[in-house]
Amino acid sequence: MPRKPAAATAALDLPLDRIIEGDCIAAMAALPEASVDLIFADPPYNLQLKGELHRPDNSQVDAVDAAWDRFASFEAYDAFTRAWATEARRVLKPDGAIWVIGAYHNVFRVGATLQDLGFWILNDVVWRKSNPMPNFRGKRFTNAHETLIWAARSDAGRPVFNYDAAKALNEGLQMRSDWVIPLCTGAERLKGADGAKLHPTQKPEALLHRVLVTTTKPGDVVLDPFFGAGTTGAVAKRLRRRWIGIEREPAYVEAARRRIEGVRAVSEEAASATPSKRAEPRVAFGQLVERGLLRPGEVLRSACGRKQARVRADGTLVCADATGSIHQIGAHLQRAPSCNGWTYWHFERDGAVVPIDALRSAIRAEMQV
Amino acid sequence: MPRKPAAATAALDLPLDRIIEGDCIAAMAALPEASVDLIFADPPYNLQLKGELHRPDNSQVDAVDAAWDRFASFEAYDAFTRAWATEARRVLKPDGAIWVIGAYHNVFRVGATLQDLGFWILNDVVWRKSNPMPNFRGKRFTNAHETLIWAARSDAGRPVFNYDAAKALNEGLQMRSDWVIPLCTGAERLKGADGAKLHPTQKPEALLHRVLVTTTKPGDVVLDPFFGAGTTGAVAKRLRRRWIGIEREPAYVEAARRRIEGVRAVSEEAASATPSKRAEPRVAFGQLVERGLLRPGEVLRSACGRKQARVRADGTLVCADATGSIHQIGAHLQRAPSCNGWTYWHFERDGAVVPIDALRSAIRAEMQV
DNA sequence: GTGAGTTATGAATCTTGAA
DNA sequence: CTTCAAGATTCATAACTCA
Repeated sequence: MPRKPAAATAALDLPLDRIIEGDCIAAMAALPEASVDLIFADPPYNLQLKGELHRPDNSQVDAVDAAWDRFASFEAYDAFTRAWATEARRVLKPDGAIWVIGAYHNVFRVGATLQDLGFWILNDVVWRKSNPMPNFRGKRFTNAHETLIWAARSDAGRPVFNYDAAKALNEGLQMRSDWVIPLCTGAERLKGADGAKLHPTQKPEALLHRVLVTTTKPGDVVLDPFFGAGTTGAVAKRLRRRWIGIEREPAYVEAARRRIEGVRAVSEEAASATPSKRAEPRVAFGQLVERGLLRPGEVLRSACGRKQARVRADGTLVCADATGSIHQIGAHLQRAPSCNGWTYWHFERDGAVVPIDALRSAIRAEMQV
Repeated sequence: MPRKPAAATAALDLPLDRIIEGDCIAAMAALPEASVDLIFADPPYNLQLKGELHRPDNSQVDAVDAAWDRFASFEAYDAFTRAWATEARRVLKPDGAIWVIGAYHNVFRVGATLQDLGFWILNDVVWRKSNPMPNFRGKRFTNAHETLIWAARSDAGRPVFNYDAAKALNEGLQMRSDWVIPLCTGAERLKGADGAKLHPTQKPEALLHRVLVTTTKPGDVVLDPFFGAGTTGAVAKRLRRRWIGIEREPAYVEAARRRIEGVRAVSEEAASATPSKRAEPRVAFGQLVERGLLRPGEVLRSACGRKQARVRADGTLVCADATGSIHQIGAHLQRAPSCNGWTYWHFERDGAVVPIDALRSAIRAEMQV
């Protein structure tokens, strides 16, 4: 891993767990390259609203009309996107990744720009709002979702994905690309002195929770170049990730700072993701033989019992016409391109047929102690 | 409606309810401009698959590897998209609309191109697959959705949207932008002579059903430039829409033709949309007075009873400080920008409080006879 | 305190026809 | 073209009022 030292040095210069007040492009340009693990970006959507909208009860909809959401043209918006995404890519570590959230107004342009810059899209994830605002005039479908793009810095990168944690969050089923999460309302929604919402587009913490639990590790550096009300920082602190926020509006900076001060981090144990199987210590099949858990010469069988091979002292298997690893021989006998030998092969003890993976688990349990 | 005659003339030249075998760009170029009501496009996704993928049981995933899905670069894909979408826009009527379906590999580029060409996005709709293929490698979230873009030919267009039909399809609630529909499997999936699926990306009829019921009227012309297995034609025929398919592969053309021959159209009544309130004949408030359903001088009240006004012989209302239509006086008394007087005002008969809209309904019922 | 009823509100590209 | 006016249109949730 030739990158470790560089990253470690860079980390010294990082303004961790702080909000940088200023323009995100300039602020990112001042950060060292290859220093950040994950970026979460919630850029302006460029909504292009015309006129006012009233509900059927004649109350007025409080729309997004901030200056920061207005762009002169698609070209201007694209140029802005290219500029910030280029800097974002520069500060990402090689195995880093980015999340960008958007709606149909902007997300297609953002996605295409990310691809053009060399980002490699891993998933688009749909945030399905359980309580969206209806379409009051009945002219379209209720706009009930927003889209997140999850992309690696490049197609060569290997970004963090806590598969088992994601599965656990989804009650034991693989997590899908559509997430049902309510809007940010009630006590979670930051209010100004006048009691009105402080920020027009504050994101729910549940969304960031899912992003950070599934695609970062504790201690990872998470950068949010459009920090706004600071949801990314609040959730990162709670989950024991390091964070950097960039925000232009002093009012948002101040509110986010106070908000994050009030957040307490969970315990280290709670912050650690469900351990991934891949991250568990490797065990060589030969260790089972070395430790006497399997005898050289012992016969292993497939689950159905139709295929068999014999264990050799060096931890290889031998069958009628080949010799090799548990994986190779399993694949060979099935005429399959590959095979997980740990789950394919079984042995017999006291009349019961047991997968050899049970022995690997036993060794790992010992290693934990 | 100055466009009617032109469209009617053009329709004479249209190859309706037929499949054109050939390249979609050339074929669309041969169609008259402003002649089509709706386009449904399922272009190649440019999947960029590398190598083979196997399930945990070692069976091979039958991936999309057709030549028509391969492009040399994003630039080549964009040029292709621009070419077909430009022709598509030309053949659309001014109030026409387009649906395009895609996945994260291509949909961002397609959406941005549509916007660049002047299409006006109305919604992005998420097709949530109830039975997606899992992610076998456990490296990403299960890719459980595809995205459809619904766009008007321009921001000045007024595309068909059968709001009430959509609401009815969704059990009386506004239809949202996320649709749960299963993959096309089982008997619906066309099979080749070898029993294998005929087309790698055949779309479910339920998807087209929803698209056509909500955004076309019976008799509308629906064009599908990437006809494939002909789902658009099959559903259009069933729902009594006219259709045009364009497809390059002779095998698909032949299969789609046979498939559509076997489809029977539903009855005219079944094909008609839930009637919209906007489409009902206009009734002037004055007619209620003329017919003696309300007496000049009679008092009307708001539902809560707090506001009131008096009916005049000419069909206007008068309150303490203003005179005007039922809508104007309702808005005035509420200090609201507008008001639907038909539902706001109530009168009393035999002790019951009745909205004046009940009288309008009675008149409309008479007009039917 | 409790429950029923009322009001407020959320990233919104949100009308149509006649004159 | 523009202007004017008719009139069609909302779901989930939280907070508040009041009996």
